[in-house]
Amino acid sequence: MHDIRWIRENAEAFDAGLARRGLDPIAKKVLEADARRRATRTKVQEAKNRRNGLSEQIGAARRRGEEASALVAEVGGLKDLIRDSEAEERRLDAGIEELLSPLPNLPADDAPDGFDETANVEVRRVGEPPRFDFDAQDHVDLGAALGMMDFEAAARISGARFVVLEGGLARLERALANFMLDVQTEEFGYRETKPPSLVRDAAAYGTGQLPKFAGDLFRTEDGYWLIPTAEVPLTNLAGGRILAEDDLPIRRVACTPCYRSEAGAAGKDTRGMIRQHEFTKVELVAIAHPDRSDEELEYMTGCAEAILKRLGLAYRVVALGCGDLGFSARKTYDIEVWLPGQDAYREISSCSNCGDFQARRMDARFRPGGQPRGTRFAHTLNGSGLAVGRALIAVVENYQRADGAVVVPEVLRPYMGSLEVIRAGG
RNA sequence: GGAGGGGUGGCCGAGUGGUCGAAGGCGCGCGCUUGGAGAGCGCGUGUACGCUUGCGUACCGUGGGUUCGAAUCCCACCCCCUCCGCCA
Repeated sequence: MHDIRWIRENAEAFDAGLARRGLDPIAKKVLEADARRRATRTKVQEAKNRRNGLSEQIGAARRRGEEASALVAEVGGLKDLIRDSEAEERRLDAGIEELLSPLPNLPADDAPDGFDETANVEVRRVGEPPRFDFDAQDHVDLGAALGMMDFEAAARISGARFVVLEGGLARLERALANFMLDVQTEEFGYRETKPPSLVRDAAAYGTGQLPKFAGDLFRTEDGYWLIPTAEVPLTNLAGGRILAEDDLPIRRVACTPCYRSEAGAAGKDTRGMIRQHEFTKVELVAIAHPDRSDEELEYMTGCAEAILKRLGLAYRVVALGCGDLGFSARKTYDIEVWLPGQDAYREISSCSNCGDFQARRMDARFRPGGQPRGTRFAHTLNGSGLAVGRALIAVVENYQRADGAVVVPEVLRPYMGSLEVIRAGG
């Protein structure tokens, strides 16, 4: 949600920010509605001021045992005015909410200009893609040959865009999740958190999924939303609260299932488990001081990269162009891992600084220390650390052998009962 | 699913029609005290908005209603808790 006062004072910058996202200017419309609302508010307040004064006189007169019917008649004339003006004020409030709530966050100054993927800027490239002296297969063929990845079985019980993992690959997924959680909690200061996977409207609104992206989510019959990412519950844990400045940053990590109804709607990535309705993700969230959220984004991105480094996977970090930014983000780094099966770098993590955009929506504030009054909105950040399903793909494809077996990366072996190679029949 | 109880400021908790933006406590800030800390004492401490630099308005879960006037009375809704039932 945008700060109406900021728009008032920075109308041109506001429209310029929207333009960088490829959106039409709207400040003029917003400010006109805002002016009408303020005029109405003033009218209401003046009427109430008169009413309150008269009511006080009535009370005083009655306590003295005096007649007050003249005063009562006078204040009675204000009732309609107040009721109608208040209704008008609420209508204008709703109108402004309707204008502002679908608007995405403004890009950070240092987010690259441009409207599509070609605008993305590669920040760094780490590690070398493996070279195979045989024809490398993708994870679908490898998984099928191992007898551990079954899309047909999943389709029978759930339909398209689901997968059944079995045996060594099922265990590999669990090992990856546990490895990621342990690194983030033990080395980087994230507090392990196990949030609900179903949330209410207010939470989905707080992180920006609602009202605009309801169609991307699954919803239960009794009105819960299935989380598309643990960002939703983790970030909302700070909602409606006033935190202590000394407690910032608050860093949390969670491994949850993620549910996306939109996955595959565009017909992209129809093969394999790149894009699924349900997948596992280890998510990082930070509630940060506004003055330090930029450095927190760098820190968080480094925490996600650490996982790839230790898994020995080649990757690159890309700063997203304005047009590619998510709804709530002001700056985003995507981390793309090398997938031999696709002969390409593919997104495995996305780390974003949302500034105070989500904090306003969910009312996440902190009280600056050393002063008894006043609050400020916190900044919120989130990043995958990492998408577990895609990490599994990456391991399978990068660690494949000519015989179709998959070598278990060393850091995962303690999580796999010291298993060194995943073979068919295992 | 059945029955009951309850939502008040950063937190706890009083308050049944005007003197309530709201007692008291905790916490927090400043000061006194101390070698220092603590205790103790004193003072101060909600948020948002509007017009204007001092006022005004709103907010006691949300929205309606009654009334000259609502935290307080009425209605609807949301949420939380307890007990019973069911259940991983």
